[in-house]
Formats: sequence, structure tokens, C-alpha cells
Amino acid sequence: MPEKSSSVVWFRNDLRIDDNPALRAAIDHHQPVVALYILDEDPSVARPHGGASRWWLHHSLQALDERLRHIGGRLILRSGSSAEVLPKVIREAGADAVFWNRRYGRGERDQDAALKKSLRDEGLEVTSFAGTLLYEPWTVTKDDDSGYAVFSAFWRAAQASAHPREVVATPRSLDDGSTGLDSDDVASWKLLPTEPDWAGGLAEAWDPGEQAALKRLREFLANDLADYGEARDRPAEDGTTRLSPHLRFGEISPHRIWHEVHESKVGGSAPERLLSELGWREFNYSLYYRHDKISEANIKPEFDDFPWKKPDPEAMRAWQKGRTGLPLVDAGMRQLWRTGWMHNRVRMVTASFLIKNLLIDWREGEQWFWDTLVDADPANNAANWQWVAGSGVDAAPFFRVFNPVTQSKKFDPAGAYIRHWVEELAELEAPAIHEPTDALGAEEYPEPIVDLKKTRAEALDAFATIKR
DNA sequence: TGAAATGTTGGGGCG
DNA sequence: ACGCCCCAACATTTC
Repeated sequence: MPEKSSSVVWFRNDLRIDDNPALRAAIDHHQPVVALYILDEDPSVARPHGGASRWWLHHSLQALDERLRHIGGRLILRSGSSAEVLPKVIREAGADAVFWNRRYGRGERDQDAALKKSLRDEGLEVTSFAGTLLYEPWTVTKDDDSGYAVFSAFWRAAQASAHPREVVATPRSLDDGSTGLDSDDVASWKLLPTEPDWAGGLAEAWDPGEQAALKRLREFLANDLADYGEARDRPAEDGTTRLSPHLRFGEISPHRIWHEVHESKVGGSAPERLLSELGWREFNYSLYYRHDKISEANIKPEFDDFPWKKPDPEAMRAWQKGRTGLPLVDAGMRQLWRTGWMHNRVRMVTASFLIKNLLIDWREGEQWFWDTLVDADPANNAANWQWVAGSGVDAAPFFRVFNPVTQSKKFDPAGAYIRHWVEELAELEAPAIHEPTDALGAEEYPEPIVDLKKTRAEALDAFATIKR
């Protein structure tokens, strides 16, 4: 072992140098430092990234490398099984310590635990940190150690349990320990689409990386937080934080957001409202922690008998491409396809439409979102789909069926969101645009592919068959 | 973080 | 002034 031994910081879902406890600990106590990211596509460890997420990951890794170079380091890229690659890099670097921020899926925890044990057995120092969640899922429990099944009780208990830790300072410099280590070229990972290259809209809409994330947070706090409570529901406005993909890849930490919201001068209920959205993220992770198969298995087992419609590729394709004839649904699905993101309210409407008007299994919708969302998150995406389906924990009751026309009149009254995303309807004015069926000028726009009233009734009948 | 059906109330038009 | 009807507005129930 070399005289001056180094440490490895294993980056996973924490692609930032700000408020990164693992990186901070390595720099403070164990220089020189090797920064490592491993592309491990073994599905038994973690769900492989979908297409839009791969695009984001490519740029996020480049951004992290830049940030590390800025402070004197660089990011080493390797691919393969983490269980083999991590020990290999440790040997090559002659490191005797490893630092990482924790992951929460079953396969991830198993892998991390096994690595921690085997590396410690070899005499290495291995330390893990809370970098991704405000509250570790095993710390927010009821008296019998089980997890909470109701969001409000969960969030109350979490907030009462402790304040989230302080943010740790952005390192100004590091002593790079990667000399002589090979790194893959990120381009060789082929994370970007080739043909067709559908990423143009993503590049227009997004700027991956922690600097853009911090900038957006500051802008939001200065300009948008005050009106968040109302504006967040109107998809035509930029009333939401749009931090979701940055959070997904850990380009910003929830701790950073939590503390800056608390320090903001904005009064009223908006700050609390925003924090409760972070709370839903924590809640979803606590469900994921206890239900590893959350994207595959109904949490409520009675939904296993739900009479979903036989596979209907035509309806599925109409939904995916935004050709359902329901303007708000189509606007949302096109925003998703073009930008890799959809406004939260419209996610609820489009999901409700797929599940309850088309009677298509929520898992098909969840998979589509997984492939097309830049913020596709193993906990949030699945838990939110189960929320809409009614099969989840503290989910919306199944009979809560969104009417896409009513929702559109209520939350996009002027039709600005629809007009922006559905070109065929761009000439239509407000009342007509919500139900353009016989409106003049709605060229080439499809008739609704289903009768809302009829399919709603059918969904309720279907649900009645699985009720005790 | 729902919508539709059903029930209730009260004001206004009208004979 | 009264009864009757209509209907909007709101409340409650149901899915």
C-alpha cells in the first residue's frame, strides 16, 4: 500500500459537490480523493435508467466532472458490476477508505451492505452518509416500528423527530488522487439518443447540473415562492420549482432546499406547502424502502384482481402521443414527450385518464413515464402512479376520477397551456378549446377516443368487482 | 390533490 | 299578499 493512502468517494444519486457529506468527509479527513461514478445496469440492483433519464445522466456526469475539475479533481467513470468495479478501483488507487451517500432500494442496500462488509474485512474504512433524504426511512416509524401509512401522520412525525442536518459547505479544493487511473469517456456509454435524436426539446428545456439547480432554487425563492400555493396548480404558469430532475440525480439536496426555504422571508402558508412536497418525496421513499416492488406490485393486494382491459395498443399509443382528443391530456403528454417533464397537476389528470377512462393497468403508464421523464424516480414515479390508481398507501380513493375537461376549465381557464402544446388547437379561444369537438378551426384534431361519462361509469363498475 | 347526483334554500317572475 | 314554479347557489351524499 502506498505511503500516502487515498480515499474513494463513490457517487451514485448525489451528483453534486455542494452539501455532499460523503465528499466533504473524504476531503476533510482522507485526502487525496478519487471521485468515482459506476454505470451499473444490473436490474437486480437498481432499475436501469429510462431514455430521458439517460440523457440527463450524460449531462449531469459532465457537469459533475466540471465542478470537480474546478476544485482540482476529476470524475472517474467506469462501467460494470459495482461489486467488482468498486474494489478494483480501490486497489488501483491504493485507497484505504471509501465514502458514499446512502441508497434506499432493496437491491441497492443489499449491495452496499455486502460491499461495506467485504471492504471492512479487508481493513478499509467505509463510511456512509445521509445525503439524499431529510429523514432516513428507518427513523420515521410508529411505536411498533412499522412505517406510516398516512402521509400527514408521517410528515408530522418526521418533522417532530428532528431537524434535518445542516448543509455541509461546498469544498473549495481537493487533492486529486486519480493520477494514473483510467476513466471511460462518457460518450462511449451511449446515454444520448442517436436515431431518432429526440433530445432536442430536452436540451431546450433543461440545463442539467448543480449550478443550474442552485440558480433555479434561488430564482424560485425570490420570485415564485410567495404565490406557490395557487400558482403551482396552473400548468400554464411556471409556478412550480421544476427542481425535480435536479433532485432525482442529487444535483441539489433536499437539505439545501429545506434550509433556504426556512431562511426565506416569504410569509403565509406557501413555504410550508413547498416543504410538504418535499415531505411527499420522503413519504414515497419510506414506502419504497418497505415495498421494493413498488413499481410492479399493487401495495393493496385486492388490486391484483382488478379487471384491466385487454391490451389495447391503439389506445395506449393515442395516450402516449397525445392524440386522445382530450385537450388537457394531449397537452400534457406532448409536453412530456417534448421536454421530458410534465406539470404535476397534469400528471394526475393524464394518469387518471389512462387508468380510469382507458382502464389500462397503471403499470403501463408508470413504465412510459419511467422512459420519458427526466425526473423518473424509482420511489416517486411508482408511488404517485399507485396514488392515482388507488392501489397505494394513503392513495386517492379509486372513485376519485378526474374529468379532463373540468380540470382543464378549472386550472387552465384561458387555455394557454393547451394552446402552447397542441398546435392544432392554437387558434381556438377559451371556452371552445376545452371541448373542441365541433369547434371551427380544430383541424385534424381527433374526436375524444372515449366517452368520459360512459367510461367513468365502467371504471366504477370494474372497481366494484374487487371490493369486498 | 374529484365529480356527479341528489337535496335544500331562497330570490324573483308571474298569475 | 299569496302560491307556484323555476333555477341558481350551496350543501350533502354517493361513487
